[in-house]
Amino acid sequence: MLTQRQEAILELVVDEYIESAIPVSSRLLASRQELPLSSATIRNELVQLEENGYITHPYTSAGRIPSDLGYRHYVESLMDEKPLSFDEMRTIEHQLHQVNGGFDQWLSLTATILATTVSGIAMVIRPSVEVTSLKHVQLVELNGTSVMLVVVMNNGFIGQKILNLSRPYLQSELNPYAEAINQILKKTNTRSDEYYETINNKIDDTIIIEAIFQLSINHQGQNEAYLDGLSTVLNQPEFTNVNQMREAVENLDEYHLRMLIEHSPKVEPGTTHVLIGEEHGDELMSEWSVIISSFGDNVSNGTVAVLGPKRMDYPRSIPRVRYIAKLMSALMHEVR
Amino acid sequence: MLTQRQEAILELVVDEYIESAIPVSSRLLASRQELPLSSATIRNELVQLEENGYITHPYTSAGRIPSDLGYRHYVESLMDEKPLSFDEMRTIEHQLHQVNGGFDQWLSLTATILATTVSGIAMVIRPSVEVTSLKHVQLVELNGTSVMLVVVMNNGFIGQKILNLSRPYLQSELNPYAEAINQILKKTNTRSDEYYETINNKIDDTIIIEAIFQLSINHQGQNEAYLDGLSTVLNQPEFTNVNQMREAVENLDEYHLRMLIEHSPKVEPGTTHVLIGEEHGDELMSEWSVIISSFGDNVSNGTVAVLGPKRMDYPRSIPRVRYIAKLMSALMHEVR
DNA sequence: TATTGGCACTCAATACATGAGAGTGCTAAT
DNA sequence: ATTAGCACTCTCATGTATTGAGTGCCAATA
Repeated sequence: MLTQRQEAILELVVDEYIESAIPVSSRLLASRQELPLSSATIRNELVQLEENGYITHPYTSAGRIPSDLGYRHYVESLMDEKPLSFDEMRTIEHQLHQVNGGFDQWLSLTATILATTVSGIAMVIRPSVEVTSLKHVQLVELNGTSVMLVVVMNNGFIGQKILNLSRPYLQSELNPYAEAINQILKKTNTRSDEYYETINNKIDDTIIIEAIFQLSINHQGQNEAYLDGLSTVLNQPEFTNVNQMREAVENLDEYHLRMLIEHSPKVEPGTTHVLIGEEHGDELMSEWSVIISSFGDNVSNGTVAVLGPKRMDYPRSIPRVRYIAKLMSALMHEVR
Repeated sequence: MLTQRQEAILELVVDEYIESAIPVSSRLLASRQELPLSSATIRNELVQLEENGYITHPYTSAGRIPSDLGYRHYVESLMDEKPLSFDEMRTIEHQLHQVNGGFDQWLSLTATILATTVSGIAMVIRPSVEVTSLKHVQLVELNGTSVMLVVVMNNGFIGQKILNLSRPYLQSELNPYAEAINQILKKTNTRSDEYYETINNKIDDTIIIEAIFQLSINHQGQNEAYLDGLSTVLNQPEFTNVNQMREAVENLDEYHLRMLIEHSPKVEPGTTHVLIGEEHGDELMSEWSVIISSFGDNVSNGTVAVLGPKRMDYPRSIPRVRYIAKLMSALMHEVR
């Protein structure tokens, strides 16, 4: 529906607005070599683009800014992605290999790296699996009736709980219990609720069974999220008045972002989605865009996402989110 | 040095300013029944207080605001603490008992509760122990050469690491290893580095030993921090211009606050300290106050802290921080 | 017919002026 | 020692004028 020239103009408008955050004027566009046209001609085209809904006007005598539709068209067909340089890739990979703490620390680092490379808010959600199952159980005597229960799930999650048993146990008494449970786990590779009964009649202190059950069920929803980049993003020129800023800080908490991401359409591992402005359905966040990707495999996958103002640098951000998600998948695979 | 009347006036000034955030005028003070004096008399006293450094003047014709010294005197000798009602105590205790996840989830909840009850930024730092020692070790076969190592420390910390061993092991091969290590741990209640050698000649795959060593050393510094209340505090009237707000958001990240708290003078368990404005030495935070307390026992203690503008409600906040710290100590003791 | 120069018009943003009001500081009276 | 009274100071809010960037449209042009 758009002529080639209109597309070129739209691309320039978005490019320019992403960079400067200032509504772009016909004069500015005319001054760029890409368009050997006068500002008057460009103005006429801008009117067309506006009639088609790709751009808008804050007020009569202001420049143009892209609409949601404009951004979408830009992301889908117009923009030139800015791929990562080899240096950049190497740096990221190097940083990710640097972690010597656990998995969670690694995810947290990833959020930080992502936030800095795209200058946006980065969120990493711990992989969850559809069907979790217990892998291993351990009981550690602390002192007399206090016993620590450690539960290892097949996705690497570790749960712990301190139990107060009905009577004091020795470590040597506890070992057979754990052993018995582990034997069962080895044989039946069933879902967590199914072996409940099986185990039940092997152990007298029912509190243990209940705790195991509770922990293994409980953590299913508990996919920790890691967040970084809030203060960076607040330096963006959109936040020049207090209310915008306050609103942003209020909405950009973990809980809210998690809702936003979890209510987005499912992202298959290996793909990257972009949700612009109102597309994600959360009214409060209608001035924000999200780039979502996922990592891991079919069994256990987590989410990486970047949030920024609608005016975010899509050509830079999209390939970077994609790259990091891919890298994480690879690193996770390596470990398994 | 201050007359009784001056103290009374100072108290009123601070009270009033804490509540309203508006520089308090002599007229306002005169209108309160507590002082049966005219505004002129009060003005004279205010001049005295100002000469002694307890209050200041933003500009000629504005009311008075407390100086750091003024706040300190207020906190130490003037204010009337507002103790918690029984209802309030019960509610908090109830909420804290509600957790069914692990220790960390509990700490995180505590931060949230604290943040809401004092309307400030709350930070909870996980207990660390001076002398950590290994309590229990477990090896779980994942698939062939991949083995998960789980390490339980005497402070309840759990470390995990996935190892790639030199050859495939069966679970039944791994159990004796873990058992051997645990035997040693039971006998020698030594520090983590000392049993390194002892274990070393019992196991051939040195990668396991090294990982155990690394994990047990490594986590010592890792006392996770939990944070909440940022957006609440930004609703305070001090943040009316963008720069103050931006600055606040930038400085109030986990890293920064942790530094602030860790560089503060040691807080003994059971005591509560207040650091006002420049007292804590961090220039960037010179407009902020901190209330710090610690919980746990001599062996393993964590930190609870509340941050707020210097104008924070000390009479409310101090007893609440104190109460929560005490409650946490009790709950931790209960569990041990 | 597509493009362009030119010009009137619009509107935000900036700067400036003004007045009101809140509060102090000081002095003289009580 | 306290207070009433008044001049003085400085902020804040409001209003007004000016500027200038940018559009929209029309007539001229290639």
